[in-house]
Amino acid sequence: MLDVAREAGVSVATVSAFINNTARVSPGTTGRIETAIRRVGYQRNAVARSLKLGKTHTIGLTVPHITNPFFTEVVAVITQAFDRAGYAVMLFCTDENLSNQDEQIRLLLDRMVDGLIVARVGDDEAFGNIVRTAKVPIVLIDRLCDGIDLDAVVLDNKAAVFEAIEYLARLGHKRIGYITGETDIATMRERDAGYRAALAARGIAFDPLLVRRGDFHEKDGYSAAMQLMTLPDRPTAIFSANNPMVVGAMKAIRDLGLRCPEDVSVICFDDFPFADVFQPQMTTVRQPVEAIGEQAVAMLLDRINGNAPTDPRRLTLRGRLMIRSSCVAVPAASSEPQSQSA
Amino acid sequence: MLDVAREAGVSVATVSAFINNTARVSPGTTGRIETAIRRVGYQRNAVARSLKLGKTHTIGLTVPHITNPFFTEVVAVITQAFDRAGYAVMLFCTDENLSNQDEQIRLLLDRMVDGLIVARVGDDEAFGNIVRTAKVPIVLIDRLCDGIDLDAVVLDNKAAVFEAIEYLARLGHKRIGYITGETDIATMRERDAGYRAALAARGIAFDPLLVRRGDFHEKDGYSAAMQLMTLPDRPTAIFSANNPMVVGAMKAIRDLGLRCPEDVSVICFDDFPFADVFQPQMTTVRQPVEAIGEQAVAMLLDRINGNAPTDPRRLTLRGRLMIRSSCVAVPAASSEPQSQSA
DNA sequence: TTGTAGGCGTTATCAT
DNA sequence: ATGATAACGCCTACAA
Repeated sequence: MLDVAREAGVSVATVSAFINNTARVSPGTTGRIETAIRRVGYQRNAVARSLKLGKTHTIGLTVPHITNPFFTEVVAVITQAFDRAGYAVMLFCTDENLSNQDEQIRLLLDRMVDGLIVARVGDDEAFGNIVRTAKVPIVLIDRLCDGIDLDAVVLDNKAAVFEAIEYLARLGHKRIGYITGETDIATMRERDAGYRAALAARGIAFDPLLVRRGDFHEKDGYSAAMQLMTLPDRPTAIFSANNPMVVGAMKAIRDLGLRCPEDVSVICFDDFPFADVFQPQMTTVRQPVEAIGEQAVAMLLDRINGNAPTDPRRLTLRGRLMIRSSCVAVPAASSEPQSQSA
Repeated sequence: MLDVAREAGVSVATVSAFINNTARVSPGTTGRIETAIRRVGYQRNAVARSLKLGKTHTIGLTVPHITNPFFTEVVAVITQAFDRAGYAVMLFCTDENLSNQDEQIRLLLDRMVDGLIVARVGDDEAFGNIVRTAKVPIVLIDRLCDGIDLDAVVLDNKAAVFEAIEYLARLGHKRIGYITGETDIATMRERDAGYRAALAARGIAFDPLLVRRGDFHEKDGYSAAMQLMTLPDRPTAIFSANNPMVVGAMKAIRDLGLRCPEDVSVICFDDFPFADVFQPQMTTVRQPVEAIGEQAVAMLLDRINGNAPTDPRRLTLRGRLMIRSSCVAVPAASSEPQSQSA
């Protein structure tokens, strides 16, 4: 910019005023500055600008796994929304790892991001401390944080799972396998509650043998389904609390020589682009990904611009059961224990 | 940091020296500084640091669509690799839009990223100009740039498509529909060449009616397949040059009351997590996404650290045909023109 | 309308 | 081993 000023024969202040048009500059100088900028090949330095202004126009985003289609879509929506708003987003994948997350958030804060959107993992207090000392707004998505009250947009997980299990029960299923994550994640506890509530509402006894907890990865779903489907009294339906795990579950079912939906009905949490393309067409619980992303961005932008109430806002959205062909009514016979029919 | 210095009763220079241990500081001061840091709640300011050092430890990444599973996985690999290397990554989706891309790259350059990885879109000269004036290293992935010689890691697209079409021809297919992108993208031109070469190698006449160009989105694949499958002499096989378009194609096939692979064999470019989970299990051309991501990161890091030869390096990786169940041999009858059998 | 100068938080040079 | 001080490139009073 100094070069530009010299080249144009004016002062840096004038150049700055022109660039940010923060003050009127005469047509003559305007022209000289414009050509000077071109000649010098001037490029603004956002870093110096940020240092001075205390604003980076950058936000940080951390998600557990970007390859999980739910997060893929949310990330897509969020990056695009921020792009439109003139913000850049720094993306990190925590990989469900607590220390990764803490370190990444620290990094983001060091870089003076103007705000943070985090789909947090685990339940440690380090996160709480970070949040408390952070001077920038944070909005949580997908997973709440027990101790701390922050802006958040989440799903009514209990209701969503309730509806799915209810649907299965209506189809006559009484032994419903449930593949889920560890209970240190609030979202999972809510889904668990939905499962149990639906069972209770239908008068089906809760059988701890039917719930398997994994770490959200495909392999966890695989081994969970393996165990479930080799139980003496195996389930006639399986619900998976996330998408990667259902991939594993489907593979296990296939490897066991079983078929879906003939031998076992399957529902999973989170819709995905291929769900209605292949056979079976997977029945899923669809989260309103666009709304989640858009609302989270809007909330954060409101905070950044000081347009938000001081109290944290929590938005709870509803999921939607996308009924397709991966679930069928259980035949009268197979609703009986397998051991009897063998 | 000034606060820390005051609190510890030392100078900022000493604090800085301690933090970056760029000089020996006595045990006594060390202790005082440490407690001061804690008491003050000091957090380093990476922006000021970047301004001074001329390095942001941040890189920019732009891809056409993050929801395309190929890019999802590449982005995942790249963000993780950079994370391990201590870099943050700013992610942008160009949405196949030239002006988006140019603007985003400009933004990234303003922010003084240390390097850029771009899966570029289109073929405009604005990009060339940006590249020429950029003072930071750039590595291209997936799509080359005609005019300019840059570090790049790409696929041998021609060979990959050749192998796929060859496979179809071996199965007896003579009318092979080809759904692809516009020819302004080098990658697509290479894939086209592979298609034509395979046809030629098998003595199959090229029929322009069988190639449909879209804009990479699902809807383009849908209408392309719709047109293809309602041709008087419709194809017995379809190859889709990307993944979102094959989703559309499969939906069109379904909506036409046709089945895959019984009525039409299908192959698509880019593997995806669900490919071998549902029916039909999709035969795909798998790109080595991990290698692409890792190598691109390594190349960029090499440049950043000055460990690279001055000549641009180009890495060309091989694709792999993942043969599953979406393609079958064409029955003798249906290899004849449909009009005759009707 | 335009110029001067101070400071944003760091790091680096040179003294001490 | 530690301190004073000058940049890094920009913005903004304030002055002219």
